[in-house]
Amino acid sequence: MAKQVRLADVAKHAGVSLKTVSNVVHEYKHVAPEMRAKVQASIDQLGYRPNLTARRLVTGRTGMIALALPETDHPYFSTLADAVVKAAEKHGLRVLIEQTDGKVDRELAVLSDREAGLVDGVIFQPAMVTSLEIAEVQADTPVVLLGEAAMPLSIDHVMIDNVDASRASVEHLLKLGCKKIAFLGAVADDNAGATIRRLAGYQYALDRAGLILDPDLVLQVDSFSPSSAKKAVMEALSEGLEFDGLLCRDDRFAVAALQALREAGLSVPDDVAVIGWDDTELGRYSFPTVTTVSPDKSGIAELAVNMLIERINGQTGVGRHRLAPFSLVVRESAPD
Amino acid sequence: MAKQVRLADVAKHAGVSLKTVSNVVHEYKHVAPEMRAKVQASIDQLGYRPNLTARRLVTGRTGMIALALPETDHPYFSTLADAVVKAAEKHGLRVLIEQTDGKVDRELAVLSDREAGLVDGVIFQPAMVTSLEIAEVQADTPVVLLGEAAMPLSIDHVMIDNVDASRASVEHLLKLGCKKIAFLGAVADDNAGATIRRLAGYQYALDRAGLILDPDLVLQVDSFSPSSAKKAVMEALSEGLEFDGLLCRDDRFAVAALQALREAGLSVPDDVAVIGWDDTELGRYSFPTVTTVSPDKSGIAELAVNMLIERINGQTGVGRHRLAPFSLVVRESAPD
DNA sequence: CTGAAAGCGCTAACAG
DNA sequence: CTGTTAGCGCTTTCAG
Repeated sequence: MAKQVRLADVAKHAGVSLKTVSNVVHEYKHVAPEMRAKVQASIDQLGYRPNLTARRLVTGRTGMIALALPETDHPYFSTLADAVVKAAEKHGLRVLIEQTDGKVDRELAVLSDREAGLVDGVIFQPAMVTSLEIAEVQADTPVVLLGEAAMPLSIDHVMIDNVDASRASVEHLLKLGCKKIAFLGAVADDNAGATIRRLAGYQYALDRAGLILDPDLVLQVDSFSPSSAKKAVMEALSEGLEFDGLLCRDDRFAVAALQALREAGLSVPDDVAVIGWDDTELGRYSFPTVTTVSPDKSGIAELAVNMLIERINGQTGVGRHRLAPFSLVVRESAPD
Repeated sequence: MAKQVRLADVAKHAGVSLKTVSNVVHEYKHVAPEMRAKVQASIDQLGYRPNLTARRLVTGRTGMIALALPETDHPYFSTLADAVVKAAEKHGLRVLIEQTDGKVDRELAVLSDREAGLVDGVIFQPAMVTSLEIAEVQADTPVVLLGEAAMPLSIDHVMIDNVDASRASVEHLLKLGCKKIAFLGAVADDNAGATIRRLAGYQYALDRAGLILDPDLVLQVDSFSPSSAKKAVMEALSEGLEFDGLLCRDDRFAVAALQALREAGLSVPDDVAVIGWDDTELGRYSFPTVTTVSPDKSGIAELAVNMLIERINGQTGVGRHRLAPFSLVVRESAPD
């Protein structure tokens, strides 16, 4: 590494004090224009770049926030990450993206900030950790939680109304004339609560329509991977399970289901209407294209970033709970 | 922020010197076991966490590298990012992901490190910037380049052999019996050179088979978005262009093409065989599933991270140029 | 094997 | 409006 140009070097070169250079760098108002020009010339000439690390040490602020996600290589999470980066950028904040791989210990590590001073705050979407575990860890870094878990009341939290989204989806299927609507799927070890809330809305809509929930229609899936979902659908079909509507917990499950149904000789939407979740690119170029619950990802990101910034700025008090909007994007797999 | 526990606090609590605590934290060999135990007890009791910023200031190392990509919300780049994060993790390095949005000025900003000391090095996949512009900016942060651009000889670089991958794809189509193979597509303002190399391989394979390249078969596309690609295919089809094979510059273009062909009443692979690029999830759940060029993303990531670490550790000399392997994943859209 | 002292480069009081 | 001074928390010589 070439020897770094320091503030002091610029000051000496320009023949002024450190503070004056600092004022120029920070674009403070009260600097004589000619002084400013002289200092700027020295800065350019020497190629001075402020050392962020040093600045951080003294200000205590890093200008970075962390975004902890179960999986970054995932169509929903990568879109969400993009939205968070853009929202943070508006406030001059950089985002350090961390992947927890849906492992409890890595999720816990995010909260118990093993290393201090890396980031000013954390936006965290848990997958495995329970609200109890979250509440037990008291980090001194501000945290905003994302997603559907039953969150501890003490921490800020942003989500969409999953129960209502699920209800709207089921009602859409009902309106299409579906009589037997299955749910794909309940994932083993999913503690994030998404499934529970989505199932609640599913049950609620069924109830309202005077239908009873048949537990067999709630398909169990081994993991969050599309291949597990495909396997679950194929097994259900080969066991003779019948359904004419299928609500999927995400788009990956939906496209995997499409593939399973096709291989079984079933037509979508004629034999089975399918609805996905997340509104990812996967469902825009599948065949048929997928009707899907579309969470307002930018809305979620902005709410989360704003709440986090308020906390970083010292806001105290109990956790706030915000709902971001969603819509149902209607495509071929479950048309109007 | 709660008052931080410092090294000095631990030292006082344990009744030893700063250096001793530091030795324990760093797990140096030569510390008496009982001393180590005593200090560790104090660390745990006080909840001490080393302040990374302070450490950085003195060591000059940040333990972070940046990964600059045109677009993070993209199936290929998000998989690649994941691979880089995992490769970096093995060396105790964290990754700060930056999105350039394919804008020249943002790409240049990555190279001219406006802020010093944030990261120890940068892995950069350019999209718009030319090799000339890259060569002109002399950053003092080590850089490794990714992707297909005609890279400056002075900088380390990792890519797959695009010419050969393209050749292999075309030969696969030829073996299937395709007579008129189109290429989707040439994107306006694409300076990264991917298109040129892929076209070169396309032409080479055609030549070898004794076919001549018909310029009309190289479809022009307005942007990298799938919708542009779909539009290009639809227009070509409506203008009466005929082809029985289609090599696409990425999987997004491939699934968009699938949709366009289907809407035009053409069957894949019977009427047109389609090959994509990148081996993303998009092509695994499309209908039909997509035959695709699969770059070894982990291989690329590991090569890049290793080369970057060598540079960070002071290695000098001209740019090294490494090729990562690829394979052709055969699926339904262009079967064996 | 342990302790004291000297900064890393920057910012923020506080004088001038 | 500009200059001086004292640290931020840590690592690292260099003596003991």
